[in-house]
Amino acid sequence: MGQQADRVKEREREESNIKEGSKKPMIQYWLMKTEPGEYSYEDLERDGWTHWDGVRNHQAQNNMKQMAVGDEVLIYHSVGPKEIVGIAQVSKRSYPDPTAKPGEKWIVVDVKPLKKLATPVKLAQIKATPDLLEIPLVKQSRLSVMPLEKPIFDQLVQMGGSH
DNA sequence: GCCAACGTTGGC
DNA sequence: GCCAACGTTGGC
Repeated sequence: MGQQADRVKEREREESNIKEGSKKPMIQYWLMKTEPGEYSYEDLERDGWTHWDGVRNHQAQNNMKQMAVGDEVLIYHSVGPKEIVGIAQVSKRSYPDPTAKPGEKWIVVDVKPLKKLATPVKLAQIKATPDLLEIPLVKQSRLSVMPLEKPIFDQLVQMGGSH
């Protein structure tokens, strides 16, 4: 199901890059969920970087495959207070997940912390904002890695008190 | 290749 | 904490 749709999306992105007339691909924007008990944004700040392992859903994996170095990623804590807590940046494009069992084809990307949000953006806040009701976090609540359009990303960052 | 059974996630 | 939704696995 997903592969053809992914190819279409990829082509659309390439075309939009050409339209922008930039040689470098545009920065893409994403959101990734984590359970803070497993790995929190604070852990990422402490470590300096990490490989984002353990993603075991094909749609989420496809999204990670499309990430490029420099892409910006909102980090969302999915248990405890459900909220976006910080911004990370992709520091290495996809490569095999070191935690995968032999024969499995899962991949990871590396991310590093960019900025902690001054005020975490709660899921309830997002759901109370009409502009944000269509984002995958709300519409496709089980997806753990998802793309965000730049205006949405910017709006969320602004809600978090960072610029 | 279909579908029942099962496991996991998230809404309420 | 229950259950619906979704995804995966395995039997046929």
